[in-house]
Amino acid sequence: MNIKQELHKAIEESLGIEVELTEPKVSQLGDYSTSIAFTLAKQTASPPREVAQELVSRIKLPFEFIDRVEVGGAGFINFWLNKNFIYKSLAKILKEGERFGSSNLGNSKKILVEFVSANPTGPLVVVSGRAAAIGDSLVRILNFTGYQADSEYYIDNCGRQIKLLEESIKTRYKELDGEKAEIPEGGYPGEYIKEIARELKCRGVQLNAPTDDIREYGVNSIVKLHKASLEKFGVKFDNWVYESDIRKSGGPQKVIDFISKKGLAYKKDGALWLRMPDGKDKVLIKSDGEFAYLVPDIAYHLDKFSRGYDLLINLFGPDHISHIDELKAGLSACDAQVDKLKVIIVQWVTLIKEGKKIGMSKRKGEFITLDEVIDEVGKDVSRFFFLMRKCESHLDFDIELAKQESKENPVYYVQYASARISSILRLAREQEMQPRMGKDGHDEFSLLKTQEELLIIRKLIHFPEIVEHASLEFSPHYIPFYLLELATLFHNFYEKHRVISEDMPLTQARIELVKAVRQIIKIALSLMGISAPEKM
RNA sequence: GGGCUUGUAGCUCAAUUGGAUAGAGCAGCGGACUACGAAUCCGAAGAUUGGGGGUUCGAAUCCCCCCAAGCCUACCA
Repeated sequence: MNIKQELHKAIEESLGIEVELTEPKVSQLGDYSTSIAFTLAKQTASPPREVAQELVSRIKLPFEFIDRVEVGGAGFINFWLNKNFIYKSLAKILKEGERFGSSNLGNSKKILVEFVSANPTGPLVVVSGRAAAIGDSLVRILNFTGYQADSEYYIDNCGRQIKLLEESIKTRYKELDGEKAEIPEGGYPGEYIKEIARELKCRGVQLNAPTDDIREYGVNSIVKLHKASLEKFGVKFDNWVYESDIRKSGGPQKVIDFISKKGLAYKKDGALWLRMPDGKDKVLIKSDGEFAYLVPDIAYHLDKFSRGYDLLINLFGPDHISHIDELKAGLSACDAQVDKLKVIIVQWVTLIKEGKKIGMSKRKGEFITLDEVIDEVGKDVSRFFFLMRKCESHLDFDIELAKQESKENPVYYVQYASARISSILRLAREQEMQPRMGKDGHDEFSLLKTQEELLIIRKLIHFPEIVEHASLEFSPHYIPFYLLELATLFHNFYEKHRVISEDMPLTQARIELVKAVRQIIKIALSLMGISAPEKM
């Protein structure tokens, strides 16, 4: 249990009502705050400030960590952490090391996060990078907060776009043989297809080879590209699932049987339809006898559930928004627990080059790949950039600006703080100023009494709550914002005070303080999949 | 036409889910390196939260009506 939770419990126990606890925006207003008095004031029709005063007199505080309670503003109740407790916390933070901020919030619940899942028809583009950064960070955060989270990538290697891929490859192959050929309508003209055709030819695969051979080779080549890009981006997937395997398992047919038996499907125009709650019925089996995309997808999600996950999280692009309802309707027709499927929409990335928005069409061969972004702006910068935005906001990515700003980039601001601390610690080692703290250490920490130092420690104490919040909301973006605030406090402190000075006890206390800062920067960055360099 | 999402400082984005004076970073302006890294710091400026109404102690956040952008609206996946 973290401090916020303990305080929360103490307040609720002494008042016997539910209260919400928040962290005020300004640190002058205390460490925690509640607006419960307003709600009660309304019920009893009395002035909020009076209600707040009355509540304050009734709250039995855990005095080991709360120092001061005051009524502020129109009726807010503000709590301040006890100084002695602040020092004790610093010792605790140092002691917990890399585990600080982790928790058992998830209670070992199993979560599967599926993301990217790009069609194997071309290289990963920028949007996939955004999804990859968010999904990967989410998995890290969930695992850090006591869930058992796995990442999964679904490879859609069946269907029309794979036929088009095959035909596109064949076209390029024919060109190699000096024949004239044209990329089919809706096919893929990109350079990478030529490469695949060349490899096939080198391997002696003939054009009249079994169609599956060419398809499989094409898909595998592109999946290999995806894996390489993701690895370069620091993203690792636990599972790679192929649609063809889902089909082979017979899942889709079972879905059809089940839905038909329940009477939720009907035949019309030679096709089999699923009844939708809104009347906009969807095709399950096309009139040519093939499954529509929806069916194997339902089977795939049933497969996920069958693997024992308590929650499925899907990161979808906005082009899949309408698919959510179909999928959920299909799953509930199969008696699956739809409420255990959470879909997060990761909005588009609009690329801007030379002040103009550019399209992201794979068909026109006009797109910027994830690899290009990583090469041009770097892995850490682009990850930080993607993670700073909440998923549902449309993101403008100006590639020139990203390059230009890279020296002044927020990620460097944070990494610089960590490098600066490493540098200080290096110097301290050279001067042999190793800290010799007492058992608990907090006696010496009481030397840290400037405003800057206290603000830092208070910020550190809040870290577990930030992580928890990010975890509960499935929103990694709280982490980079916290980091920026922490780095600001550190740089601020650094400009005003010296860590290494003539005053040995103070020096030692401050060394421990900056160590704690570096440690938390490192943890937070690792939750984002970003490095914390000792030198830059 | 209908549905989903978005609209916050010149630009790119936050705002602990209905709370206090709406916060950062870039860009621009004015300052600070003769002690631990100036990739830094300090200061000033920049907002009618797209517009209008409503709900209430209290709204960027909830409801209604407009305006604008993106996506969906397939027997494609």
